[in-house]
Amino acid sequence: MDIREITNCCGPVLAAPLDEDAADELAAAFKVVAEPVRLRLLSLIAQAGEICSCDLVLPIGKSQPTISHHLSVLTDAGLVHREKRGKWAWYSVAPDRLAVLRDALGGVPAATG
Amino acid sequence: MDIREITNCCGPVLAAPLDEDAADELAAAFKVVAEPVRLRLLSLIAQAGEICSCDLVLPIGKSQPTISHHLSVLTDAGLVHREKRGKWAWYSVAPDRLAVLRDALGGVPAATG
DNA sequence: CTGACGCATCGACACCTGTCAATATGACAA
DNA sequence: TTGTCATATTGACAGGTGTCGATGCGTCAG
Repeated sequence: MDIREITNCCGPVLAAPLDEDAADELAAAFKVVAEPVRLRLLSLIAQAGEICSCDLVLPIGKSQPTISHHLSVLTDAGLVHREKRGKWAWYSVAPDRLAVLRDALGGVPAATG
Repeated sequence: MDIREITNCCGPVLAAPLDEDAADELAAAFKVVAEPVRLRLLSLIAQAGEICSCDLVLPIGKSQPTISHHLSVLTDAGLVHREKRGKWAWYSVAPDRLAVLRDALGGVPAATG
């Protein structure tokens, strides 16, 4: 395999020098999805389209503060949207942010439209 | 945004139920790239095509054991190949493994040639 | 206002991991 | 064999983080 094949098909990680600051930023983004509970939360939210926080505690099998913590991490990272309605908090996915991580790994831009 | 748009374009994380074991496995894979030094190593190796370990210590700015440790993590994860030639260890990238992570985030399969 | 409920935050703990100095391992040179 | 060099491994430490019980904050019902 020639290096040219890589630089042709791939994103920032394999094509650009990736200075220290960029590496820190990208690594922080990956840390968010490098956690099994957060991955399962993402999966549950995506499947439901929109789901109440109260319906996430039982399927995951962790305490309510733990779920709340992970949902905050996902929200701060921009991977999910939070909308409070009365007493309940409704969550939905933000696919655009996942695309950023995917592209960093060398993906061709997905046709999300 | 409708859920059908997501399941049409996206991979395991957003489309499948993602049970506990699968989440653990996927999270472990993401942890490997969720580290700035390893991302920079990947970048340096990819740009060089093939590079000696001795040429990685100085650009990263960490100690030799630290670089060796991260290279082992990358190698164990299958993201880079290690080939010993005499006293030196030469590293090259394994793009296929990056594609696995990318697809998990919902990418369309990249045309890798 | 008062109580109940959903959710977020706090404090504390255990575990994991990135880091380096010291050392071991393996290969080449003389 | 002996010495030197490149790399891997070990041991130890510090910082980060996932986890939960307890508590605080808003919201709704009565």
